[in-house]
Amino acid sequence: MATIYEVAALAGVSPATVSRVFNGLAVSEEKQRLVRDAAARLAFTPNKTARRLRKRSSEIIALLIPDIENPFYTALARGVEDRAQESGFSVVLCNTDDDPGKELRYLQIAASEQMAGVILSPASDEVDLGAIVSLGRPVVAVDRTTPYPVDAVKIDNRSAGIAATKALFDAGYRRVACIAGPAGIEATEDRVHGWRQVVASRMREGYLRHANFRVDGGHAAMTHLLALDTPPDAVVTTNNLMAVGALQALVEAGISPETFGVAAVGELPFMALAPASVVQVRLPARHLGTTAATMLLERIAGDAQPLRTVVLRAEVAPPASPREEWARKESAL
Amino acid sequence: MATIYEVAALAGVSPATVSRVFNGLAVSEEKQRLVRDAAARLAFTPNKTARRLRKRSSEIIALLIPDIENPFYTALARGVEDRAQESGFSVVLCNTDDDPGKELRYLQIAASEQMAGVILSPASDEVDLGAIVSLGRPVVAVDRTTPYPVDAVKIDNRSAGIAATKALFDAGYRRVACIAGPAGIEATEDRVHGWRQVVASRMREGYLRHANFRVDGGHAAMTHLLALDTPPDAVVTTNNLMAVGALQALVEAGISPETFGVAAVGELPFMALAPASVVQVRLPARHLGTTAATMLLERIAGDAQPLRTVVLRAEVAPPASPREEWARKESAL
DNA sequence: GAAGTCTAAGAAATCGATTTCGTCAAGACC
DNA sequence: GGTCTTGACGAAATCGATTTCTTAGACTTC
Repeated sequence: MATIYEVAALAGVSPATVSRVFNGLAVSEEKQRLVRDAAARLAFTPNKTARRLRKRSSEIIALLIPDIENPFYTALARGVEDRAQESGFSVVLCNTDDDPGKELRYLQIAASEQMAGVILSPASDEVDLGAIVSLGRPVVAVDRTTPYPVDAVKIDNRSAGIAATKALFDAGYRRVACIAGPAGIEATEDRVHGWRQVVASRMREGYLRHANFRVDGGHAAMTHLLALDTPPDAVVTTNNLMAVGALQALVEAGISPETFGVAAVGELPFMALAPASVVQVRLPARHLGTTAATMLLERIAGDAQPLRTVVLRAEVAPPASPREEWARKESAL
Repeated sequence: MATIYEVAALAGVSPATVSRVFNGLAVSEEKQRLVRDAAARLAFTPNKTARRLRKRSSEIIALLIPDIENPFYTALARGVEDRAQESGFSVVLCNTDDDPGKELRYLQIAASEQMAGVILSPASDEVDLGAIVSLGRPVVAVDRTTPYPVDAVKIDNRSAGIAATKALFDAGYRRVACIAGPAGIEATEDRVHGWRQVVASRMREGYLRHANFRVDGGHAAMTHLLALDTPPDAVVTTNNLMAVGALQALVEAGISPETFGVAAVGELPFMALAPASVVQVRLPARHLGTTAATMLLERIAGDAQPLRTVVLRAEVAPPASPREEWARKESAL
């Protein structure tokens, strides 16, 4: 790896001039040519570490998500990445596993690596963003919120919960249960509120279950619900993976998803394989990512407007036939 | 962010001593205490950028994968991350989209960010690893291989292809087609060889289709196959997502997956939703990741043994009932 | 033509760690 | 007691860019 000094020596100019050429500062045509020739001959690439040490910032943004194996978050990551690429930024994907310890460790790394900013979906309300924020690094919360004063992009979760539940009532189901994520996460609580609002007086004791956001959690919760004296005849899950688990449990219990209503807030992964009767409330995952990235990049560029919270509306989708489903996905590419 | 100098001043020692304390070098008990107290009081965190500039290397490894939305690769990423964490390394996930341009860009970033090493699944045989390799950075190829002299972890692809095809023959299907990934990628070619070997003389012209590794590719290929004068009665796909696409096409054509044989090299994502009759050859994705990470970390630590290629055997799985399927996943956690 | 204004470009400081080199004192050895 | 090790630790160099100063010309302006 050639350095700026070697280039300078070969070009017969000072290192400062080489730096200026590569940063687009005023340098005469003549010397620019000399420098570029020398750089090309030496296959010079500026050392980003040195640059970062001096500038005290890099062109890297950290993205902290709770579960890299959940398609919702990979789609979100996609969105962030696309937007970042456009501006010449790289994205470092960090998987927190919803573990506050891992989350904290990644936040420290982001700080000590002088990353330009952070986009995160907090593992809990207790995230300590103090260090990052006081360092002046911009932070954007996505999908979930935090008590810290940072920009946020979220989904209209209550409406999403209402929409999912209503769809089941409209289809004639009456004993509609709810499988929610862990208590204490605002996004899932809001969806539960939506469910509760629709279900209201009709709600039966014990029809609400908390699970762990993953397939096994949805499976266990559904199994419990089916074992009740008066089991529900339909269920709403507050995320995509728990719906998969619930469907598994139904299949195992010999219950056809056509007779038992299932609605999910979120899009079932690889939908083509799912029973067409499942109600899905589509969440704009990718869009969430691009929006968050756009906001973060604006802050990085120095935008100082007051804090913003953008709320994206979920699109209520009727059960689609695979054919339509496929066509929709195609056009989205 | 406090610096080593401020800590030194507060502790009444030289910056060198502070550095020594944090790197476990010989320092008297007395001064160690002074330094640690001062550091704690200032909430000192060493600046990794400065450290990296001096040491000319970091504790970060780059992982380049072709498709972050494919569960096979996220599972692989998981494996890499788990192993890296254990050794105090962080993983930067880079999504190449099978685009040589993006891949090259990420490789350059890895070099200029002085990352400790690279694990990649090359987008094509034309990857230019020259720069990284000549820099002395270790590289491990995973899932796919490259002509460069680097360590590799791959799957016994031909056997996997054979197993998938055989299972269909054993189930009584005779006109077994194959949907393969893009030509020129060794992993998929090998699986096709496996298919060809079993199918042999029985093979019909036109039963081999190349597609793009994604759901839409599998869908298009399957649609073409069904439109043939003598359509096949079963199909092998060389990856997981193309199988999903193929199943979509079957459903659309009104063909039940029970009557038309489907086998996939790879595990169908969120299997519980897939028809139980689909044959899957399980690929040890996560294991691939941990193995690659282990090899890379050994190289980073200075291991200079001759190049190694580890071949992992795929496990042939009979169509499983959802119940068994679920039990298996549970126990794997 | 003298004073004032720009501009290009080199010298040198700077970012914050690590590491080499020396120094000094304590203990080992003959 | 004098020489040799050995070990702790400070001074200063180093990593490779960016960013002040500075300075020397070129160009205005009255």
